[in-house]
Amino acid sequence: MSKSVGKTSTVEAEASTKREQILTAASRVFLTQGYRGTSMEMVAKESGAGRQTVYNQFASKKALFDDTLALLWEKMSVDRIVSRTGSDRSPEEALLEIGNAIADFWVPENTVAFLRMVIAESIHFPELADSFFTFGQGAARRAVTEYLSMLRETRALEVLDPELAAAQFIGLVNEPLLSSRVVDGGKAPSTVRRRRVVHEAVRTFLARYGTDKHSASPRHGSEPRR
Amino acid sequence: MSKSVGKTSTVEAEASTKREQILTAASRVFLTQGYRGTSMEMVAKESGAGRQTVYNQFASKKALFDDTLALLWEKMSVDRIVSRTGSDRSPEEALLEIGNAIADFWVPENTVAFLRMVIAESIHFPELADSFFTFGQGAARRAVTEYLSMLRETRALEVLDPELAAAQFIGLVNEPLLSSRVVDGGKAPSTVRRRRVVHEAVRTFLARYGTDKHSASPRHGSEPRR
DNA sequence: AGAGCATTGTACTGTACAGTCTAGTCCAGA
DNA sequence: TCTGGACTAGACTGTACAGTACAATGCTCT
Repeated sequence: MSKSVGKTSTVEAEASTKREQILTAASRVFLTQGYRGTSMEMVAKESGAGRQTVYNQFASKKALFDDTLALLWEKMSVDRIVSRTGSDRSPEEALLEIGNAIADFWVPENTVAFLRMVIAESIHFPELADSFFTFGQGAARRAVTEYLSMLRETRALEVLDPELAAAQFIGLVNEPLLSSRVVDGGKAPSTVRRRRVVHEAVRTFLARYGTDKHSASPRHGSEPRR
Repeated sequence: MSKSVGKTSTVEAEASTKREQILTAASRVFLTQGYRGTSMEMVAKESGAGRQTVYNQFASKKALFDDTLALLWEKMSVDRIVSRTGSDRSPEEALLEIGNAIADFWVPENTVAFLRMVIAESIHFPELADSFFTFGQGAARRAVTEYLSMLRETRALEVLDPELAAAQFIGLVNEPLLSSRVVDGGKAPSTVRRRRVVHEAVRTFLARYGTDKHSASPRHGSEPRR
């Protein structure tokens, strides 16, 4: 509030604001314990602040939760996936890039924990699920759909139903990499593994939808270097 | 306990045992509200029984939860998916059957609610996630993997990595049908939609892994009848 | 040093809930 | 009609927690 160089301003380095300390602590606790499993006491302890300070910064538990989600959401940015769809490369290269963006998106443990939490709390906070679907999953799907539609019009691919094809492509990438991590607490796949899965996803996808037979080698050509 | 025709035995028809009444009520409440969101009071109300009776039948809330899960689990039976993998039909027909079994598995609202709940409670009850992964998702994946391995050995398909291919196939089916339902509360897809998605999944899969070019029609052949 | 403000710990209120206890009710079978 | 066992309702205990009130303790800037 203080207009000039507020009290806690060590040039805002390191520990940043108390508020942010609390927020990052809250994100840790909420992500591991869920909404109902988290008490204000726990957040206070985790952040090193007093419980009263937490209430000083956030009107209620729900308010803290909302702001925490906003912070997490901000850090994720689906944009990295969406932006890859504008490229002017060959379909194969572009799909590799999009696929890698999708695969990399889920690498940080927090991202998976976030998904888990969205699913868990979607019953009690439907708007959370809505926004996730609209801006997350849905956005990615729409971007891929649009990209495929474009490729259809330029006859670069033979896609009859771009929406379904987009879902297929995402499924080819996500199912091998993600599904076990959501339900079980599996470890994030290595870079090599991710690259390989994406490579295979693109190969399979193009085997079906490619016009010029991209799958250059009739048998099983270029494995990505192990 | 009573050796002969116990008291509540209207030939055990209709309302069945009090215990079962409570269990089915509990499954409704747990599935919609989650573990922490469910109180013994709610279960009692929902089942029409007194709270004390609930405690009479189940030692604790956790015990009730476990038994409820066992009941739900029993009703689901992944066997329907696994058993389809033994067929002696052509790969195309077999894959269609397996794919349809997977797609149909998720039709009942309860199945999706169950998955949602497993994800939600997996933090607090890791053994729940474990058993789900082992006997549910994992079992299906293993069955498909084995089937593909077999096809590889008989040279019916050109599958280098049956495990990855199995995950791909499941992803081709599940992502278009399931992912939006888990996070959002979307409605179950129609039979027509399911058949179509599975058909497309098989087409894509075989375009990549088929030996004789199954995708008989070079362009886009047999659409399933709309 | 002193004023002002954020921070903090502690205590308090109200609520929700698991789990127990008890007294009363209903029903079957003798 | 009597007896025994299950069912029910209500009161009660103990705990956990959201949210508030308040008094004490710093820190910063002047």
